[in-house]
Amino acid sequence: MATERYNPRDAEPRWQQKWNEENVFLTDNADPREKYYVLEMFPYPSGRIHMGHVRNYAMGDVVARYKRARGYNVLHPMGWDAFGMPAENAARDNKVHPKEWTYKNIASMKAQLRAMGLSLDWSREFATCDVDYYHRQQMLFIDMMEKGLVYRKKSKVNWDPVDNTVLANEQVIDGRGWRSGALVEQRELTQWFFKITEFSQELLDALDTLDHWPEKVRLMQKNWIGRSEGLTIRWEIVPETSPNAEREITVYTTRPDTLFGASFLAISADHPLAKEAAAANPAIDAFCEECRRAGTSLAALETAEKKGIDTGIRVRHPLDPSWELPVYIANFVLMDYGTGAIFGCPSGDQRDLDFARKYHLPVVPVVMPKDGDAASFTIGDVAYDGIGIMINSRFLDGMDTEEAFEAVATRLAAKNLGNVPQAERKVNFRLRDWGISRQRYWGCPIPVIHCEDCGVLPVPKQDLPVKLPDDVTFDQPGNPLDRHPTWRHVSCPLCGKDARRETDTMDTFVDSSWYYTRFTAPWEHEPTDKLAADRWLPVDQYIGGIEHAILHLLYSRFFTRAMRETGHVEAKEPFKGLFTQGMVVHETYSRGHGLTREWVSPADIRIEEIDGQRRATLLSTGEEIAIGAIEKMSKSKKNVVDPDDIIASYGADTARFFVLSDSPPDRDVIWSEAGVEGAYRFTQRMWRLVSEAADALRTVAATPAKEGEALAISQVAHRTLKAVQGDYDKLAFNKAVARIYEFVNALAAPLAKVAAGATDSGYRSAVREAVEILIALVAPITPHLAEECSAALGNTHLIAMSAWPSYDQALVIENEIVYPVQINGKKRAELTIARDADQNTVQEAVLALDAVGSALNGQAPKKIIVVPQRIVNIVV
RNA sequence: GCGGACGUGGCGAAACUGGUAGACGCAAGGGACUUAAAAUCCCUCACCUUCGGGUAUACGGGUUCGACCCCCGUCGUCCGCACCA
Repeated sequence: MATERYNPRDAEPRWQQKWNEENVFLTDNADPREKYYVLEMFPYPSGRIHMGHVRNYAMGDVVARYKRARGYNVLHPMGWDAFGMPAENAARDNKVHPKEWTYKNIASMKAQLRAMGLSLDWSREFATCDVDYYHRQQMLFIDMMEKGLVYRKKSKVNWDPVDNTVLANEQVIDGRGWRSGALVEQRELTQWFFKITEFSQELLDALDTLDHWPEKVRLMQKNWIGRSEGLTIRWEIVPETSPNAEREITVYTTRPDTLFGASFLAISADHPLAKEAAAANPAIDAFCEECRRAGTSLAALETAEKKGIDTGIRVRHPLDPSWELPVYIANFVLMDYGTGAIFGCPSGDQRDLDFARKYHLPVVPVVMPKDGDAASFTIGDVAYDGIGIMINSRFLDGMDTEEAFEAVATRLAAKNLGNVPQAERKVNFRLRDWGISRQRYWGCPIPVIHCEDCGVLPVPKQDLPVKLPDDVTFDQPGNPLDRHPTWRHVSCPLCGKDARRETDTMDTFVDSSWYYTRFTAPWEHEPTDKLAADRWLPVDQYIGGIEHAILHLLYSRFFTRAMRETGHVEAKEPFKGLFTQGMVVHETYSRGHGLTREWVSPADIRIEEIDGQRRATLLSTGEEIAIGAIEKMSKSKKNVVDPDDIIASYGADTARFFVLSDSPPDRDVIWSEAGVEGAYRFTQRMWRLVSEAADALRTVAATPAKEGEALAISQVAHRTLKAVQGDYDKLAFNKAVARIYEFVNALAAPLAKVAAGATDSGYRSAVREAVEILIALVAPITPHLAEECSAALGNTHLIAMSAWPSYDQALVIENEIVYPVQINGKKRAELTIARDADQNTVQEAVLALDAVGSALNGQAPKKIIVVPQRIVNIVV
């Protein structure tokens, strides 16, 4: 029977509508089956989805559909990370309100996502800019305030002079704002902070429990938290050198063992003592100013010269009061790590060494490698920062570094300086508290009120939400909320007097730190329905880009803990499984060179292969176009392929199938027109093979063959089923695709035979069963095609609601094994033998092979290794 | 600088726990069908070869009956952090 080509433009909307009508993807919290929560990182509503989204959501959808078929109660929601600066930029540039801009974008992106045929529960959809959502976020903020997890402090902040806002340390990349690219300045502002450092140790320790996370991400978080063990040591200031009667300087060190190698102390330009010294000495003041400027503007800190200035202050060595050392202000000492002061041991630290050479300070080697010679060991231009044996260190000499660490720690702890132990063991973290204040309009208002008499007060919960005013202007830089004529004026909830509303809004990372919890009960008046949250969390499989490996994931882990302390959830961790998918990349095309180089869109060119050379020409003029590197799709390089265009010309199934094929999902996938064509060919081929045989298959039941010619078909089907199932479990989509190709190739001839009418009903039953399995296997990836094929077979049930088939172990097992036969590790022959043949039988059979006989050439084998069901190796 | 990952045909890749290297797809070449084209179907496709076989998983060693896989060293690519005391 000749059938029409498969037309996704007709079939896909039809099946999407059917799924909607049947409410297939609505999730019931009360459903008693085992839960499975799969979530893809929700998108920012920029206006259009891109191929990265397609890949991300295709992966999540395969998991959701597969788990649903496996009988889980699946939660697969979608929403919008909708606050943020692009909306304000659009407002400024295009005179459109951020709200209008955002909701318009959401509408068009939602239509695009719907066209992909994703199995999402849209009834739980929300945007973080919905008043309903940020209302609950404000409730959470107040709860966290009560638990002491939120606080205000005056702090030096990274100020982005282009976006006019504060940036988190994490949002400063190479000294520039992550969005604007502007050089970041330092300013002192009173800011709101989340106390993420309260959980430093816990966030670090719990990484070990996240065994379904990529090792790489765990390591990145570990380094980011940055735990170190050391000592704080108090150094006595020689009184007559103290600028303002200060008595001591506290330094932090992880290498107290090198204490006898000390030749100076260095403090940060922002250290209180530095400020004292600067007040008394213009040269020092000038130096401190220079440090501050350089610290903010130099991207290439690596190459920055180590510089310092002698403060004139002198300190006594903790282990030898007669030994006085100079105190410098140095540009490489940071105020916000440790104590803002260090002791310099030039022989054991490269920076200290560079510094000492420059200012002619002593360099005394105190640690030498284990096999070194104490008499001849010297330090040249390279410091020795490894472990080893102590030298030139008085009572430490001969100890290893670890023993010396302990000896110094113990001795100084027992020694008092002004009734306080001179040193204390101290664990330090690199992690800083999370500054969340943003001087922007389009974010969640921080729900507090400043009263001159009563101080800083949370907005009473019954007065929530603090809604963003709609009548704002974007024609000037700065925060529109500050300029609003009335919004900031409120009365104090305690005393009733005139008070001022907080005009800062929250960092948008706050919005995305708990949205996965809100999805579990988005209708709830409280931030969570605790029963629902505890039922669904943690997210079983979270999928998104590696770019969120640190910030978003760490903040979410913090929020889970904060919400636990405030009684909103029980979960210990937000995401049980994490998968970081690769990007969609594409070749670049350009004409011209240097400054006149112009990028060309793939849609405007044609690619041919002539004599093995790929060449690109401009469609309109035939001009030759240079083929460039494969890069992440970006508008500036014009190597973008619009998902809409692909869905319009090939259908969603083809797009989904292609982004999941070829490359492993955690690696980049190269988008190519030829590749898409290949994926499209597959959908057509599957449809043609199935539909042509459909008439003949419709009349028989699906039954696997137990014997005869059709047995092989059933065996392939069940073996493929088992394998693909394993691939889906491991998110190995590319391997699943490869096996599906193989399966279709294997079914091509039987289906053709069936279509030609040359088969008996037992054979047809076996083929039908195999086709039903094929449909189930492709359904998570190409769900519309699966429904269409199933309907062609006369089935009336929806594949989207059908159970996963189970394989028959008897059909999976191979009864005969083909052993490769090696002689001295090289394959020389093959042996086909019954699966259950014992070792001796196999050995005898192998030795009886002609090829083995001639290879042995009369010699007796030294050894025969038989690995059951795998291989035979004869050692001669 | 510190930390990590990776390196397999023309290309994307596969290869279980150390057991036949290159499945599957793309590209290419040849053929069939067709007036022709598209579509489809079939065949070939790591390298060398005296057709016996030999050589191949970045390179050099090692362990092993057997190594893409484990160990040591070298080179290269990519990623994260980066003056963190």
